[in-house]
Amino acid sequence: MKIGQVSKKTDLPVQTIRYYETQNLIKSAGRTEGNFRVYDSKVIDQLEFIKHCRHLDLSLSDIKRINELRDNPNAVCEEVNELINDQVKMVKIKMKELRHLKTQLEALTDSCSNNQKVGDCGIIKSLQECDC
Amino acid sequence: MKIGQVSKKTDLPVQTIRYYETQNLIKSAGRTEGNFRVYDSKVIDQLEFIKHCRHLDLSLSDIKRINELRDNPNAVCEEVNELINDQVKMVKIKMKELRHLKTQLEALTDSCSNNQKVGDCGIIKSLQECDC
DNA sequence: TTTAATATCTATAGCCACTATAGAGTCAAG
DNA sequence: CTTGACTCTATAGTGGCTATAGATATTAAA
Repeated sequence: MKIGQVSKKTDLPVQTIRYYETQNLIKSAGRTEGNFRVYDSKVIDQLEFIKHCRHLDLSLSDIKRINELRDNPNAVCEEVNELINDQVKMVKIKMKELRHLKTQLEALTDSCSNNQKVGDCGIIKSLQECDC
Repeated sequence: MKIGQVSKKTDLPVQTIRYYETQNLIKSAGRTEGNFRVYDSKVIDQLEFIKHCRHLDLSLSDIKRINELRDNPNAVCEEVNELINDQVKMVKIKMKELRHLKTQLEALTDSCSNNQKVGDCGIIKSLQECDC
């Protein structure tokens, strides 16, 4: 199987698959005479795994670490658990930030009374004042 | 006033101030004989304005646009309002994504029953299955 | 006055996870 | 035998900084 076919099956851009190779997340089975990458079907599962992890916003280095642990089934599960918990923490922090952001932005839009002229715009006035 | 003093007053790294200059968000009033940037006090307000906007996660190009409109007080307010509304929309989308993420990640941690061994780890098993 | 410390300068590279481009080579169908 | 689709490598760009190296400038202490 060549890279284009892998791309179609996984719905990942060809470039991305090559990029994952440079990051040592996957390996091709070898090359053709013409230097084209050849893959066996195993890579589809690997890429789907990566996709799933990326969907959870795990970093490529986290994914790499999880892969290393997967290859070593006697390893202790704790590290994977910590990794996911850290991710949950990060997501919670980001959500909190966004909630704050939303509040501030909505206050801004409320301060625009459609005055038409920028010189009278409540938004710009508000941006000039500091409420941090 | 030299850049170090501006940095202290605004609590922005010197590098960042220079970076904002390369992006045409601010200008120095000129240079000393020794080629050091010189600023007048106006720049403090400008940087505080930028800080405030960045705090709202507005992009530097958005900030630049707002500045252009500010310099032209007869411009129509609508564009600023749209810009902020778009930002609110983006924030809402991101929040939605994060809520989804959080749900999935928390389901994952629940599936780790502290089995100790990676080979039995519910998290890794779950990551292998696709529930998209 | 010398010297040492501090501040500033430019230019460049790194971060992350891709994405896009250029230019060259490979391969299959008509 | 040519056309077009595919693949290859290498490189640059994205955003908003941050960090570094190496040079120059200024200030304070000895």
